[in-house]
Amino acid sequence: MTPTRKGKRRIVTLKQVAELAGVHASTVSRALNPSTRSMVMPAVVERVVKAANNLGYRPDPVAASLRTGRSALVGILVPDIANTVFAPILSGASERLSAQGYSVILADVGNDESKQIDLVTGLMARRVDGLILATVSRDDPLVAYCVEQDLPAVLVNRAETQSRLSSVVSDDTLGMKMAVDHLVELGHRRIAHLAGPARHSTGFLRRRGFTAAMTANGLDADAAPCENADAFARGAGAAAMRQLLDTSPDITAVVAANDLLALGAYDALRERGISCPGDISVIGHNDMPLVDMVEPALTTIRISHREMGRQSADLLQQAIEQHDVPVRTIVLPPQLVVRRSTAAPRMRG
Amino acid sequence: MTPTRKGKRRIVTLKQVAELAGVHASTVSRALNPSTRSMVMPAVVERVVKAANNLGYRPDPVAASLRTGRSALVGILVPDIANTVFAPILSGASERLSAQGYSVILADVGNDESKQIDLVTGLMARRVDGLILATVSRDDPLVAYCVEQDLPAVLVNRAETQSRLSSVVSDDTLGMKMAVDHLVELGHRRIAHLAGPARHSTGFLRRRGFTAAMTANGLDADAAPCENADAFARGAGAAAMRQLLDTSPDITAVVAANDLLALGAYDALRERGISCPGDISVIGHNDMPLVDMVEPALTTIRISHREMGRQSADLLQQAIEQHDVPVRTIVLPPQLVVRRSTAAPRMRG
DNA sequence: GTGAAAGCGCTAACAC
DNA sequence: GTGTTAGCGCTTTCAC
Repeated sequence: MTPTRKGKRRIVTLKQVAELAGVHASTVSRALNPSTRSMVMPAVVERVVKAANNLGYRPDPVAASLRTGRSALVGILVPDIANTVFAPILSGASERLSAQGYSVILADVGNDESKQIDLVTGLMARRVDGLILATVSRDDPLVAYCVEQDLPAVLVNRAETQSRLSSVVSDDTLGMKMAVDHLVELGHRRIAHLAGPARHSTGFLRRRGFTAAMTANGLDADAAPCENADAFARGAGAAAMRQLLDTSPDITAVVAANDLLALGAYDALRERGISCPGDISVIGHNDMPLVDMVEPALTTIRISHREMGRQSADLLQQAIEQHDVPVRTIVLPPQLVVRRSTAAPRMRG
Repeated sequence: MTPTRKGKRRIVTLKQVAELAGVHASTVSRALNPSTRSMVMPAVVERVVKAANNLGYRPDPVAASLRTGRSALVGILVPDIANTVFAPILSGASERLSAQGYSVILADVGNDESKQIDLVTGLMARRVDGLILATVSRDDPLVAYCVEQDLPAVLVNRAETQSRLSSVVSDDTLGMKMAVDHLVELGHRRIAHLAGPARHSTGFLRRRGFTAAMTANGLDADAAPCENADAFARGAGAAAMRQLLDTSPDITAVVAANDLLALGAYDALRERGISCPGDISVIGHNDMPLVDMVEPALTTIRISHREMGRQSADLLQQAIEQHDVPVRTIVLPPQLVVRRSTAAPRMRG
């Protein structure tokens, strides 16, 4: 009959508190809920609170959730927790969310993009109040799904082409401009781009930012060598860099779409005995942990992922609590961090 | 009256499926639940399943949870998601857990150890079926609390002194032996230890393992210099290493209790113009991402954190599903990874 | 301002 | 093997 698995866990219900306080259960509910507390006389509130404390009453969120349809639960979808870019985002978001009274259901999506919608359906069944999506591609059916289902959701780190949901991203255009400007100031002219996957906004926008920055510096962007990596991964970066070296051996600098790609480029350079920054300068993007310790210490564009996480949590809270908040895109400014992987180009005979 | 926030989300209930299938709701419940399906005639099951599919029925986990006391939810407590050690643990655990049908509630505890019990109380209110704890200290009140509350829980990465809960850890003793043996083989005799916080099993056990390994190699363990870092962090490692260099300038090698500490040691060495491995060899522990790229590439003891995560999920599943599983400790074997930070000691005048 | 009553969607005795 | 019934613990109309 009793569904509790173990004898030890006693559950104190509203009704018991009500009895002790000498009021009806519904009054207890009102007295204990901050947003309805004003309906109850202060003296009664006090009596109820005291009774609740005496009994060690803990409201049952499951029962409340069944009744209200809300859950104080937020789902966060990440493509890969082990990726050092997403961990700080998650950390920032969960910090802020728990301060706001939400718990986090974490879903590590992996590469199973097809399963994402099912996953979200499952989260909706659990009555999550909203979603933070760090997984979306530039044109992701998941976004349409959330909009359609009227499920509050915000994007973080990546954005989609149509802005149907609020998002928090870094200013990729500005970041690339900082990177290219830095190299041009050092004297570079033959600058290549190691691009990331174009299906993600980060890959796409950084590539476009690279082109724009080259043009702005009076360089022929169309002629600039560019190689696409299939993934934001070290191996993919190495492969793309090898291609680049085969095709355009005369480059003096390369702007990578992220740090992992840059590190892959290091691998390719090392294989061929090409020195960095002596022969070729390399610049990354993200400033992930430890890139200051690699050899040579990586010059890169710093993004505050943790802050992105925090802001996405704030945005989501608004989307949940107010009904019609307009879509907003928060663009965080990146920062150039100069280390040892960039230097003036070597004079050529 | 209706508690659903938005008009769009239609909820299909058991009752509706029952009507369409021409049976009672409880029959639908039985037919759809694998573990009670056998009570229902195959023909009826089929009819019910078809009706459910037609209607797009999704069982409501919240309602089920209220009734059963279970939730298919597992809480994972980590001290710091952004720490590259815990991300793969989380990744491995969540991978396995979601395959088993559980969702993960992630709690980033931070340093608020005092808040842990409250946090767990909150998770219990949400009816989590069990907990994976990556946070515990060697003598953690949280363990007693879980045992007392009869809440299934397993420890991962760290263990407690009394083994009241199952755990998955790396063989720290063996790991330290591998480290010391490696250095001794290279010819080192004056080996120091950069110890981690003794309140965590990793710090404590690795220190003890260091001592044991020194003794096993015929070296005077008591005389071996040892400095405690307050935290497993790069800054703390640097500070401890400076101490070590002040106190015992004649050491030729240092065994760090983890990679972050070893990297901190690099910082201290660099400050003083001491070369690694030329003057002093350094060995880490964990083999976290990118330590192969630092300069010099770090020799370390590899631990498969992802595998630890997976196994902890398996252990937890057993603890949840069977009532009286004995406490088990799974000890994973580490692996020596030799890179460039260790070398034969320089000859001394 | 407070009590009464209904019911969120499901499962598990208990009948038959 | 299936229907009936009774809640799980809470919130929120609706009365007064």
